[in-house]
Amino acid sequence: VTHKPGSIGVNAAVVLMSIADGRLKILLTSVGEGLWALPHGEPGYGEPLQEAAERIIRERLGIRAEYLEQLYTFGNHIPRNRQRRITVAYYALIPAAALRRELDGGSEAARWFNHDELPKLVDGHAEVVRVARHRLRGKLAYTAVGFELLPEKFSLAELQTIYEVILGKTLDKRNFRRKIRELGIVEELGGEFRSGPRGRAAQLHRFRPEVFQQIEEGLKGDILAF
Amino acid sequence: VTHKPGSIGVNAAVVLMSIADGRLKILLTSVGEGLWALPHGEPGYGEPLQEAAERIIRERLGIRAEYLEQLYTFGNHIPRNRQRRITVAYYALIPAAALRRELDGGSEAARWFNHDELPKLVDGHAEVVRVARHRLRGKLAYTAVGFELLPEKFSLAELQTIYEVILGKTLDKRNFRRKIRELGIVEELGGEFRSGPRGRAAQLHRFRPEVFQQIEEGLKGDILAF
DNA sequence: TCAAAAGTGTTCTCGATACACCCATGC
DNA sequence: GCATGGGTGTATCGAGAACACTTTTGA
Repeated sequence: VTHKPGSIGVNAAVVLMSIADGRLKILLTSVGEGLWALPHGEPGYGEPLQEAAERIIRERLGIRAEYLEQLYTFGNHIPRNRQRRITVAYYALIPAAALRRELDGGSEAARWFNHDELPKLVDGHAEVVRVARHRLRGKLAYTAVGFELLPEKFSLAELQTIYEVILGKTLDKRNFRRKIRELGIVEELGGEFRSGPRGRAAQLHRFRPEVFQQIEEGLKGDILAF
Repeated sequence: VTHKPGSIGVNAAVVLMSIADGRLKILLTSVGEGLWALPHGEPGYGEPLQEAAERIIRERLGIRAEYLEQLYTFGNHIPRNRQRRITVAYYALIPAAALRRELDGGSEAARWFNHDELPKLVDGHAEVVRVARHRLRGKLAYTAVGFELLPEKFSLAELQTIYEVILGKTLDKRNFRRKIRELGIVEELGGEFRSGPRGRAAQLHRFRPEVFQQIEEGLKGDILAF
């Protein structure tokens, strides 16, 4: 059998995720009629896929995502108009601070939704979100993705919230802190504190990528499993 | 800025992996001049990507791969001829038994290579193989991929070899067997043994997908970590 | 009878879990 | 002074790692 080669329309879509107010948030753009979609677009001529994803993020948020990774390529559905098209999906993690700024919507409106309160999405995008969420949870135990959702300086309580939201369960404060401390992947910023509206001021910390790398290279598997 | 949408050439490539003689094997096709490539091809018009991958496997081996999964989409290199092209890579696991048969080479020659003795590969394919190997190792601990490399009936020693080859280290026989036994994901085939050329005959076993699924649904993480 | 592979339990150590109170701060 | 969130230590349990000999089989 021979097969007609034929070119195919390629589309890049990005699942932008953040955690704020103890909830997992996902950015969607309105496509009218109460229907929403993941930020997406066509790669320009000669533009590498990953750069197209970066551009889509920049166009929406005006910032660069620190963490951007390919998720999956969806190519098994044939849309109504009979044209072939595949979607290469990426996911990116955005610190909550960046989410406070004004959204640079361009012509279309964009909004952050709680991941468990998503509106109706265009065909296939709900699946993409599901896969992204699953991947995020999976990566939490053996990579440092959790830190990508935090600003450079953070409290241990904030870090713990990240883990709790992604894992969907509460963790014991003392056990959590002991493990983080013993791993040594976090460093106290001597004298730097953040005081919220209430309660005692929190010691600020910094992530230590060097230490994390060392541990990771020991191929220990799921350090950071809770 | 506006970007010209433009269609893109899409290519499917498959990393076919197997374990035999205590070595990890990878199938390559000759493209002449001492240069080799992963089995690959264009999806036909309207053919879903995964089906294209299945077809490529069928054309090479004359069999259907039990385990086939998407690996990654490579779209960041622009080949010499300046034409845009992306490669959607899949990986598949093949039991050693299937590898004993004659290879159905078609017009091009195909050969199984030891993964640590690969010949020169066409641009980008070495990277694909690296990613596939990494993914296989990662999946070993929290899925049942190991069993995809075995025939339906197997000895515990054979199963252990699969784990040792993928992990690249030797395991303690007693610890390995205890863990497998306690998980209950394997069943003795009463009275069925396989006797090799030397030594005591081995009790044959069968994988129990039902039990594995139950354990997996408990979201325990890395059951099967060694 | 010998070489080769299959099979079998116990001990120790370390990491995961469970659990409750005092401290600093803003109002 | 009180409500709110930050910070701390110990005891128990279970899973992982280390470790050596007996049994069966074919030649």
